[in-house]
This record gives sequence, C-alpha cells and structure tokens, in this order.
Amino acid sequence: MTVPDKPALEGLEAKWGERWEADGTYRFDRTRPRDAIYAIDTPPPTASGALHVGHVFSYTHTDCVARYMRMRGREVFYPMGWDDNGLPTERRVQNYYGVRCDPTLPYDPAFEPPDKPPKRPQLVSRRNFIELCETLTEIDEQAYEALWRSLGLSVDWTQTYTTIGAAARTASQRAFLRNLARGEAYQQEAPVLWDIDFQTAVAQAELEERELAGAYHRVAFHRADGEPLHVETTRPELIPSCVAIVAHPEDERYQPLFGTTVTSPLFEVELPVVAHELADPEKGSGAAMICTFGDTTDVTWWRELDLPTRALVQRNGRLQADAPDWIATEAGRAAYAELAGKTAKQAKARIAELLAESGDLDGDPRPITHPVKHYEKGDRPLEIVTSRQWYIRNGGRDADLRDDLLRRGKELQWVPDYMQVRYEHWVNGLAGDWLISRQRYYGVPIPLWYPVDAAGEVHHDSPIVPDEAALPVDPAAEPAPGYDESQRGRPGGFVGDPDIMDTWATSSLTPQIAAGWEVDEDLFGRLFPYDLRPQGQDIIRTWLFGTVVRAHLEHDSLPWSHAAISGWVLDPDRKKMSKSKGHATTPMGMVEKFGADAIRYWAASGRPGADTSDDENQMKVGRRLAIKLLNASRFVLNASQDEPPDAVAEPVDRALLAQLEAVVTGATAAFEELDYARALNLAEQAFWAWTDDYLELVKGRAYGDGTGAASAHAALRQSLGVFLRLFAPFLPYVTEEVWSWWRDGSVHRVDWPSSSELSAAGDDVALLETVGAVLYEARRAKSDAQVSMRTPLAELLVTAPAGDVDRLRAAEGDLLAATGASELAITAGDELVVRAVVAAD
RNA sequence: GGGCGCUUAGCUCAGGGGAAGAGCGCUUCCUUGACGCGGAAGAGGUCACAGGUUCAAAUCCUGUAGCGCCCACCA
Repeated sequence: MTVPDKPALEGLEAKWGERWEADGTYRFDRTRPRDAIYAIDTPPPTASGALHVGHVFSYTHTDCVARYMRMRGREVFYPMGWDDNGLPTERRVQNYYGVRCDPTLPYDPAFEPPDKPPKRPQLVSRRNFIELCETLTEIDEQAYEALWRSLGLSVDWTQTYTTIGAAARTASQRAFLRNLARGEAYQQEAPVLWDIDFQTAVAQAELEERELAGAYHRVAFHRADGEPLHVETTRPELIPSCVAIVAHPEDERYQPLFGTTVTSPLFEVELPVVAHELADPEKGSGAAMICTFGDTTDVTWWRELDLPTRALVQRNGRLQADAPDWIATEAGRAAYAELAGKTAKQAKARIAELLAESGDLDGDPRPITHPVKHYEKGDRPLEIVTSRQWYIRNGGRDADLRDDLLRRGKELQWVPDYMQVRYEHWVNGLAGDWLISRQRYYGVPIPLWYPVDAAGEVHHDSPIVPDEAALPVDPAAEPAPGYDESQRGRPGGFVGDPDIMDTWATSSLTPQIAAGWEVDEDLFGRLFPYDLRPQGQDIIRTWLFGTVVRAHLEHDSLPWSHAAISGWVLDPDRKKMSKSKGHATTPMGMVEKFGADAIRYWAASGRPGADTSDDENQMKVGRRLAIKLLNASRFVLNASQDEPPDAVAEPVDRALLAQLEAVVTGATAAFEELDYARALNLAEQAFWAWTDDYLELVKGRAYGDGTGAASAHAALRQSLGVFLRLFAPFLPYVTEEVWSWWRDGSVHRVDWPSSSELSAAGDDVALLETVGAVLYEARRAKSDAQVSMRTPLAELLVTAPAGDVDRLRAAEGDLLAATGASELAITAGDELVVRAVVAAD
C-alpha cells in the first residue's frame, strides 16, 4: 500500500484514462444475458462544430447512472455515436472549405480543398463534397472523443457508430424499405414547407416560429356591384396567387356574398367568396384571401374547399418570370410584369406602390410583428411549394396509430415524469405525416429507382426496390437492379431517386444501429428494447418521438423502458446556451482548470430535468470535495490498519456505521429512480459530517492501541470504503486513485455498497447527532474566545435528557479527547444544554 | 392564444403539512500532527403576490405576476 505524502488531483485524468483503456474497465461483455445488461441509447452529438458545456452537463448525468448500474452488477452497454449526417455537416463543410456542391459536375479524384475558403465558393461534385464531409467530421469526432475521455465518460470506445456510416445507411434504408413494404412509407405530390436557401423540403418537427416585422395592407377586392370587399393581408405580393376569399360561415357581414364572386385588384382575376370556420371574424376585416400558398391555413382551405392551385413563388423564392394563364386581362398581365422575377420581399414593396396608385390600398400599411415559420437552421421565412415527397406514417393523419403512439408514451417511464406531457402535446398536435425526403446531398439516399417508359415518362408510382442484401445503395451512383448504368435517364430505362432522407429518419434508429439490428441478431436480442434513452427536452418531438415511431412500426415495442430528459445549461442572462453564440469557457478549458471530477460534480448537482446555470462556484466546490476526499483518505489509511469487520465494538463507531447504512439505503433508492443528484447530495452531506465530526472524535483513539483503537480502525476503513464507492459514479478519478492506494482492481467494477456489509452497525443513529451537538458547542466556545481549536476546554458541562445521558457516557472518552476537556460533567434535564468554557488566562 | 416548468439568504440551489436549509460570497477568528487547493464560528430570509383548505401552509387548492421552454392558424 502506498499513500502519497501530498496527494493531488493533477494528472489523474491522464493516468486513469490510460489505465482504464488498457484494462478494458468499461468494455461491454456481450455474453451476459439480457436481464444482466443495462443498455443505454446514447445521444450521438452532432459532429459539426464543438461540444459545449450543455453537452458536458447531460452526458455526465448519463455516465453517473451508467457507473451506478455497473456497480450494481449490470453489464452496461454504453456506446457512443456521432451524428455526422445531414445539413449541419453540409453547412459546416461549405463554410470551412468554401465550397458548394454541384451534382452535375463529374467526380475529380485529385481534388484538394483550397487552403483557405475563397471569396466565391468553389463548385465541387457530389462525391467530392461527400468526401469533404467525411474528412471534416472525422476531425471533429476525434476532438469529441478526447473531451469525453478526459471527462471520464465510461463509454465502451469499441462500440461507436456514425449516422452516415455504412451500418447506419444500411439500417436506415432497410427500415425505410420495410416501412414501404408495409405501406407505412408513401409518396405524395403535395404542398410542403420549403426553405428557399437550402432548397429543400422541411418537416413539421424542424419548424420554429420567429417574430418578424410585417405590415397589414388593407386591400380592396371588387364586388360585382362596384363596392369594395376589404381584406387585410401581410402578403400582398400573393394577390396574383389568390384563389378565393374566405369568411366565417356565421359572419353576417359576409353571408350575403357567399356564392358570389369578386375580382382581385390589379390582376382582375375572378374569385369566389367561400365560407370556412377557420376564418376568424376578429382578425382584420374578417375576410381573408386564400392563396396557394401563403401559409399552412391556406393549405387546409385549399384541400378542404377543393380550390385550384395557382402557385407563383418558385423554389428559389422568386415569383415566376412569365405571367400565368389565369391572369387574362392586359392590365392584369402588365401589373404582373412589374412583379415577375422579384423576391417575395421586393414584390411586396412594389405591389404596395401599385395598389396605392390604383386606389386599392386603403390607408397606409399598418406595421405589426407576427410569428413567421422558419426552418430551425435557416435564415429566411419558409415558402410553401408543391412537390413530390416521401412520408412515413406517424399518426398525424391516422387516429388509430396516433392512439397507439400515445399509449407508448404512457408506457414509457419518464424522468422527470412531467416530461410525458410534452410528448402527448406533440403527438396530439401533429398536422400530418412525417416528411422524410430532403433535396440535399449529404445523407442516406432514398433507396429507390423509378422506371422510365418508352415515351420518356418517369413512373414514380412503381418504384424499383433493391434487395436488402444489397444495402446500402446509392441510386444516384448505382443502376437499378436489372438495369445497366447506360440506361439511366433513357426511355425504357430508369432514374434514381435524387433525394436523401432527413437526418432524423436515420437517427430515429440509433437503438437498432448500435445493437446490430438484422446484422448481429444475438447482440440485438440482448439489448433491445434498451433500458435508457437520455436526451434533451428540445428533441422530444424529433428524436424521441421518431424513435418511438420506428420501434413501434418495426418491432411493435417501445425502443427503451426509460427516458431521462435533461435540462438546459443557462447563460448568466438565463438564456438557453447554444454553441452558435460562442462561449469563452470551452469544456476542455474547464476540465483543465478545475479537473474532471469537479466539472462532473457541478453537472451531477443539477437535478434531472432541471435547468442549471454555468456556475464556476459549483465547480470549485466539487474540486474542494475531491481534494478533501484525497486528504481524508490519506489520514484514514495512515492512521489505521486492516481489522476484521466485527472489530467495530465502540458505540460511537457502531453509530457511525448505522448512519452510513441509512445513507446507502437513501442513495440507492435515489439512483434507482435515476435521481443521481439526490444520491450525490446524500453522500456529500454524510461525508462532510464524517470528516468534521467523526474523524475528529476518533482521531485520539485511533492513534492509540487496544480494542478501542481496533474498533476505530475497522470503522474508519469500512466507512472510507463505503464513501469511495458512493462517490465513484460522480468522482471517478479521485475515487479510483484512492482505491488504488489500498485495494486491487478498479473501484468502478466493485459492488455498490449495501447495508448487509455493515454488519457491526448499531441501531442508535441519534448518538452521533447528540455527540455532534456537544462538539459544535465546544468549537463555538473556542471560536468566540478566538483561540485555536486545539486549546483544551477548561470545563465541559452538559445538561441532557435521559436518553442522551447514556449516549454521552458511551462517547465520553472520544469527547474528552476531541475537546481537550479533562472531565465531562452531565446532569439530567429536559433538553440538551451544553456549557463549554475555555480557560481564562 | 394554449400547455409545462420555475420563482426559497447577495449568488447558485436543496427541501415539500409540524420551530426556514446547504454551498459560495461576506464578517470575525484559528498559523496548520489528514487537509492553507485548509479549519472554526457569525451575520443574513414576509419561502414572488393575493385569496382559500387546515389545529398548523414555504409545502395542498384557486387565481395573479415575472422568467424559461414547448405548442398554435404567417389573413
């Protein structure tokens, strides 16, 4: 046994990191049966930038649970994935290298990215672009792994996956094909939300509302009798796309007009006045124009009222160049020419001028701010365009499936439990099925081709499906089964589906990907369904819900039994922290400054689901705790020797073990509910009482010999062993360091403490409390007298109720040694009163 | 507009019917026989506000306000 003279935290991360790796301390043993395994569906962080303090926070929570479960004898499956699939990666590659993908270019095998991003993006082929994505994500992933390792995540680093790797592409395409075969995936030509910058469709789950400045334009449409029908709109540029005017069926102002027509200003298009209960009499004039498409309500009206489609906004966000057929009059076509080719914003400004000139604008536009739908990663408002897209059923259009999924939400154990409500609200609010196709390049391709008939027409309704054994496939690079590449795009040949799948369509399969679904059925059988999905509350609607949908459809089960939802790390200004804002403190810098155990202490102090602030004070406290653990351990090990457990005989020592037993029971119960924070708090409180009171109390006895010393030694070492293991999930480095002074093997692979091992525990938990109260008064007397704590008390007089008298007599020797008093005088009384007097000099 | 969560000491947060708690910070001490990357003690609070239930409310109920997040139909 070697106890260092001056133990320190510095260097522990490197020392034990290497040792754990060499020993395979956290390696998953796949031979264990299902019920001996604890499987975690680790969130794969987005590999497109840097980890921030919020990641450190939530991943530490999971690691504490993983370490606890491992000490409870569960074999923990704790993989790490990297979400390197999708738009964030594309965008980062575009900015980092200064390139843009042009899928029409041929592959250039000799391509090297420019040293620094050129002013004007360089165009590269799709394959070159994907190679750059792979290069950059690999660099990012290495930096992530280095941070996770130094933070002490007990991940099995042989179990890693990426969401763009071959295994993920195979699983993603396989699941899609199964969905297709069962009728759960389907394609539809329909209006979709469209990002004009990214040039892709966007799913409901990826929307975010932003408050934008706009203006109500009060515009006159013309009734047959010459009277105006006023409509207030924030989007006058869509008047040429107008297909009807709508008002509430019970709105008396408009009832006489239902069934009649009006003509639009400037464009002179004849439009029916229709009724629908979604029209709000309180908004604007009570009458609204229906355009194809200005917003999602327009889509509803268009569908339910069976209106024509008059789309003018193109996928690049500009109005189409040529005047459409439905604008028939010369004046109308001339007016349209003023708008043609303009962006929505430019057209809005111009049409306001035109309406003012024609007298159809009533008053000045009235400025307002209103919520406008954006793609969460995009900059400009979404437009709605019609296109052919793939969908997966998620209950958005099917009440039975929705009920099934709501039932799954109830079946899942949520931590904290109120998070389940968010799931239910999302599922109940679904407006449609899950749009999974994306018009992008870096992602898992939709594994389909379509036949081209002799006339050159593409038959989308009879897709050509690959064999599962051939997965993963890239229809853009490989010919359809049974065809030759030369037939691509030719009459009688085929075309590949040009789209990729939404990144959530793949990451909704992380349990299947990590467990080797359909590839390693033995492993899959031991892991699925998993025990735990830890994740952020912001992605309940995307990742959590998507994973539940896929598991329900494919396996008719939940993907995991528990979902632990973590809170946010807040900025000092109490805003949600995000990496885009950039923060002075990087996680690695924090680890270097305070030590990994200190950072983990801060993180583990945040209760499940609760937001926490980025508080350096808590990290300092954690550091102090870790240092105290080193020093207290050093004292215990130097001042004692191994004694059999039954050497604990002194009432004070037996009381300590009794107290500890209660702590172990409490911490275990807390961890079973995944409440790591409560477990830490219990251990910490007991630990400080142990060092402040118990160690001081038995110090004198421990330095002596005889049965009193043996009892103290046994109790000190037993309690140290318990504390080290109680702290091991939180402070893996310092506990392992101390363990190594004393014991063989890793503290992270020994059994979690149990009450059965504390066989000598007494039943008088109150003894130490009473004795502690006396100690406290003795300290206060010395503090008041401004003397050293080592100054002996001249007098120690206690009045105590009957029960406490026995306790004090039992601890008398220790009390005298700790306070320096020569005599403990006890008188009987109703309550405990302590008189401690320091010698007058 | 709807939902969920939060509001407790200067700060960060526990507690959750039965005498207001911790850490940090602050004040005053202790020069250290495990620990100065220490230790001891002290001051500091109408538990957001208003009603209600109760012998008793920080705690349960109702409402209000502020903050955060999520959702919603951009006329």
